[in-house]
Amino acid sequence: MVDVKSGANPLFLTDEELRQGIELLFYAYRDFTSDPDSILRQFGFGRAHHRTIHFIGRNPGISVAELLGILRITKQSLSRVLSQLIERGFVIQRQGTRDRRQRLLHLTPEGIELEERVSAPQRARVARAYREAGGAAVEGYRKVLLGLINEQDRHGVLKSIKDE
Amino acid sequence: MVDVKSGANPLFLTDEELRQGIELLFYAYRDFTSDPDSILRQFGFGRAHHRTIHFIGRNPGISVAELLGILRITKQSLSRVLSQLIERGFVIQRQGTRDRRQRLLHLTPEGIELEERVSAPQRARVARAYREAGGAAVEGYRKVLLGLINEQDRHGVLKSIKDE
DNA sequence: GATTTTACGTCAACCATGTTGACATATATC
DNA sequence: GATATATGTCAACATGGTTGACGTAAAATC
Repeated sequence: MVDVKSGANPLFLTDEELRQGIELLFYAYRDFTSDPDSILRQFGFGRAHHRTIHFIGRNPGISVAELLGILRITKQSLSRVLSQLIERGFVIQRQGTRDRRQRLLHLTPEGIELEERVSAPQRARVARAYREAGGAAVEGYRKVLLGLINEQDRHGVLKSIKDE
Repeated sequence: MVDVKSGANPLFLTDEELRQGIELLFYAYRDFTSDPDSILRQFGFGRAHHRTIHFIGRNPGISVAELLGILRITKQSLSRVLSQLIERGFVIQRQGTRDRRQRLLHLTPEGIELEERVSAPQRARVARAYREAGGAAVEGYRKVLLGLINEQDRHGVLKSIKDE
């Protein structure tokens, strides 16, 4: 069905190998997303809240539109979790100075602390896997995952703090 | 916050690197899971149906309990999609011979065809990423993802057809 | 052989998180 | 001044998860 011997690299890819690559991603994502669940529940939050504070924390001052673009959800869906996070003091909005229609999002000190607590087991999982696999493997991990991402989004993943 | 210079491998892991590793997984999963959506919609199915036929296809004769263990969902949740897949002729159940309480799951020829159609863009995405990254990177990708998976599940990911 | 456990199914209520569509407001841009 | 953009909100609905209760058939145990 899938016959990929062509391409720049003479890599022989069987259907079995491709499906295994798919499954690895499924299992890793399954386990790594479940890590923060117990902590989130203590706050009455879910995974959507986690994703939101993660990306606000990584991109302080991100606009609502940019955040929607990363999460690939609608504003109505984001609104639910974002308004809760704002109401409970984990996120603040500041009116944009260059464009005052924008609501630029920031974590409060409490938001930063929450994000750190919630992501701690995830970071520990990644750290362990990285250490066990070694530097060369980590490089390959990054390279392949980056190649799996839609091309137009790749550059955005690599730069972390942006002021655009 | 995270200071990991210890361990067997002298890998210097910054918080930034760990968070980037987390984001790579998020983005890759986001894009790769969206590939089959348009085809699934033509059948009135969703991602849950896809996961179900994927794992039945990869493990012909899998029991309901085993499938639940892989998907990490409840039988009530599986029941919804599984009964639809059975009713519409993509999956069949056979009573177990060794244990006649079991319902062993198989894809029908139609189910196999559906799974192939639905997974085609995903396999193409993985094949392209693998080819572009090269064999050494693919090895690292596998190694790190395997390390991210809960230890007790790792061996199950590697063996594909099981007769247990 | 009777009892208990296991594998599976089903009903019902509910929850988290996504969607579409319509409409409102403030601000920027033409 | 007219139009476009960034954001917010209301409402209805879809998908796919949960818990809890209960039923049946078959296996396992006493």
